[in-house]
Amino acid sequence: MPDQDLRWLDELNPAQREAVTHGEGPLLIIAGAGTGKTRTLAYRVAHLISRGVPPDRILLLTFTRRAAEEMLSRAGAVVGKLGPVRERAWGGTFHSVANRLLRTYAGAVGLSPEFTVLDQADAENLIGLVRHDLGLASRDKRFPRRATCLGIYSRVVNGSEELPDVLARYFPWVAPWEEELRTLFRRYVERKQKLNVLDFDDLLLYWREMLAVPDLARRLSGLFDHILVDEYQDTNRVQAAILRGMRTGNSNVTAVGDDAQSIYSFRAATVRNILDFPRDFPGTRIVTLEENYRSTMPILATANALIAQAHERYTKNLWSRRPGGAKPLLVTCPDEGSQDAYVVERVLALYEEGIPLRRQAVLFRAAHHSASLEVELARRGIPFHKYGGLRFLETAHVKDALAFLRVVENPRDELAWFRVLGLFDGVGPATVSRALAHVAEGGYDPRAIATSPGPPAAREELARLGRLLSELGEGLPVAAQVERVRRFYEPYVERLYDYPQARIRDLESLEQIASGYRSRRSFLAELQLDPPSSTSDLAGPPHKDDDWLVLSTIHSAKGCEWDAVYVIHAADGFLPSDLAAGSPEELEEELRLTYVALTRAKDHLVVTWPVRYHYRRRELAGAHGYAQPSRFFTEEVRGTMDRVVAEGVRPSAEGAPREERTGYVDLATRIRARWDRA
DNA sequence: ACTAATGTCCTTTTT
DNA sequence: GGACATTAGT
Repeated sequence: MPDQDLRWLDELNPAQREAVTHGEGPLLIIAGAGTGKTRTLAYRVAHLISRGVPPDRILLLTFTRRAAEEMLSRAGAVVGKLGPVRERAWGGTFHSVANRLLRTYAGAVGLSPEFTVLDQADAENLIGLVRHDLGLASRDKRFPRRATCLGIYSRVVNGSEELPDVLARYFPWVAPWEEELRTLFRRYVERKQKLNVLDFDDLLLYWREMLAVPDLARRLSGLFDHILVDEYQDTNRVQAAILRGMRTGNSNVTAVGDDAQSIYSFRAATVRNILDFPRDFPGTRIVTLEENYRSTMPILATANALIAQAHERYTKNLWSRRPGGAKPLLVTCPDEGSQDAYVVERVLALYEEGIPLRRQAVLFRAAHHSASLEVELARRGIPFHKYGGLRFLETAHVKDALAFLRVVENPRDELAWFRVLGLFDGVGPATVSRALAHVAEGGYDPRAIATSPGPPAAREELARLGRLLSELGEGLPVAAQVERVRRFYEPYVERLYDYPQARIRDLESLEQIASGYRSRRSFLAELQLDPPSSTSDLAGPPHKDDDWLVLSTIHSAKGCEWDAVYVIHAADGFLPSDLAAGSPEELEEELRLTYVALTRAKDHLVVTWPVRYHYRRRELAGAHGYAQPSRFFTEEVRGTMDRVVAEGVRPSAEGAPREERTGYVDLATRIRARWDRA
């Protein structure tokens, strides 16, 4: 062993060292929150490389691409081969690795390598089209909406379950439609194949199916000497099957996870994967990391007290050598406005003490929970970046722009044609159908659109579109292609939207992003698979002086840590979400979600809840109700916290909500609302 | 053939 | 306040 290797090992505790230096064979690392999991994985990669494993024979599967990049660059820094490790090792999500493998092996499984990837919105639209074609939309009894249809489909696929079981268990109100759904799903699959598109679930499914072919399984499995999987508690059964299939040659697989942090069962993730790992991979060595390096002891005391309520639990309590620090605060706020004010004041106070904004984060259950706080931050001129919720790529104008590239890349992509042609006046579903048939007759040459039949008003536009698509097909750099699209599309943005300037700026950002990609194909696919998750990802390399407060859903905060964490809306109905309070299992997951939120904090933890909140639903607008604190903050948990009551905010005449000014409106509305509901 | 207006139901987390 | 179907209008 080289001397260097010994030196890094000194930086690890005994359990971490055992995991890092584990040799051949399966390894399961149970890593509690903040126990140095990232470091352990990164060092293990470094260790493998120092032992002579070529970087390109290591596969690191993570939850986000950013996580993979971070670990690989840390590994590179340790072994002093920064470039080679990051560029040569395979790293990314299951979905992005599937994409890469499928492009290469498409031929072997009868898939055409120029397939395009559908994101969730695309997939919903497509299943909606099929739903409509089957005449399921107009029935006296309401057929589930397209998002629900896709949800059911996805659950069946990812959970490897049977349709009747899925319906009975998760969608009981839809059970009468079983036969129609089965038909819908069959037609949806056929349609995807005809359009040469894969949805997210297909990426995993095709990968798994490839592994079911012995010869292919040997070839794929033979690509890697070691496979490491992070966040294993949040993988689903298809992913577990893939992992098994990828280890036919040897059993050098490392899985890392923490069942107390499993928060993706809505995506068919199952803790069974981590529990069954030793059975799936006989001879597994299990290493448990329990020493927390992140949080102060008072914060861990609160987190431990909270997770103690979990009925099923395998990991132990965390402990820390960081005894100092104040108890976490549980803050009762009169209403949402005072919650905003309280958080902003605390953030600024810590900022004054020297904690930059970016080392502080506000966490919440649902993306819209931060709406009023965002307004307050904007009003005060405090910069922030929000993670989770509606993303850049999901905005209509960006999807439109990408659709131009998609039709060139994959002229069978009906959804993309629909977006592009739908921009023209007088063009609807009927015209798109005919245009598509016309393009198909021309051997799927996208340029054929120029001569497609269409309403007279759109003739000239179709010809111009034909010229644009022809240019795009000429092998220009991707950024230049985006630029051509932007020039073509800008007039439509101005016509279609009220404030076109911001949207046009987004298109310029898109151009910027495109410059980082070698081909249109990789640009399109990777953008779908690893979308920029916040505005900061778009602005290019951040300036040194830039500082902003982080706003994030708890789900998107997974794996992150901050000096100060504020968990807002810790009221029943928000956390746990009342939509997830239906079954004990769902409730338990909400508890773990809360645990994840608390364990993100290093030095300061503040939990707030507003007593009074305003109804947002129209028929009740103006009325208010009273919240209860989150049921997870029991007496035992509160005992570990300092309790604070925040001051109310006197509403200024201008900024005050309507009902504050008019006093008794809420009562009248309530009385009306009672009858509205009947 | 397509669009605009109207009515009804649901409202989470993400690759 | 959005999604989605239906109906009336261009």
